[in-house]
Amino acid sequence: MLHDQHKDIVEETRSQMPDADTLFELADFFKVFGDSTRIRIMCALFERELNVCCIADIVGMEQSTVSHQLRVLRQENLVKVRRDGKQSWYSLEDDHIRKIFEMGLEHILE
Amino acid sequence: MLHDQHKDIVEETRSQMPDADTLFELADFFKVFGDSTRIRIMCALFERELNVCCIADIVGMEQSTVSHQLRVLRQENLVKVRRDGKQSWYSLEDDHIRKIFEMGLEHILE
DNA sequence: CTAACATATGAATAGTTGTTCATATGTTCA
DNA sequence: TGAACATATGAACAACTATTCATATGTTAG
Repeated sequence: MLHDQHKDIVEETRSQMPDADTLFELADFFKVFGDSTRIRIMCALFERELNVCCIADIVGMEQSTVSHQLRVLRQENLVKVRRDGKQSWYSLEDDHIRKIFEMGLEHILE
Repeated sequence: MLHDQHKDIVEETRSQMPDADTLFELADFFKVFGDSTRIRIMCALFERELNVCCIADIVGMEQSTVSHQLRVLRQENLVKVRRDGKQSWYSLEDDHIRKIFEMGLEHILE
């Protein structure tokens, strides 16, 4: 049970938090980083633009698996795609990803 | 099917990636950020140290739900806990969290 | 010691997610 | 046009996860 003396702590904390919708969006965004296949795909794309075949080979998964996951990455605006003939070439959309990656690595390597 | 001309792209990319274990760990780390309840808990803790009751009240969930999620946050070294009498006071463990949060917010607000 | 309270934990369940197979769509070249 | 290839997508399934209820553990005050 919440103590009376803590009610203002709760109120003040609540007032300083971003609104719930933003935090739901944020969780959905980070969810994308929470899968090792997607992490490895992003990591591969740090180096260079790659097509779906190459990515599948690098991460060692089915082409369809990679396509599904690339769709997830596209939906969160993490990658962009360029069509060249039969092939689709994927690359990273922005630099936040790199920084978030680095922060994460720093944390786990401590 | 992987083209011969792409085989060296694949090899070079692979050689520049962190090893698979690290990337699995990284995914597990980010997984923690991928849930809105945990995100809201962390967000609340940005402001100040809080006990379990206060957190439950702020995020509007059962005390046991919050306890379970705090355990997840503890296991990934994202929060620390201090016992004072009957109450457990939680706070954030380090500053990477704040930066990762900010990067994420910047991304979704674009 | 016991009652009352704060937190933690186990088991059960509903909902979500990642992968695969099969197949559709889109593209090139003969 | 049609065969061959690259990618995308839908359906099905297995594995995982978040939440809740019930209860155990730990702590204080009387």
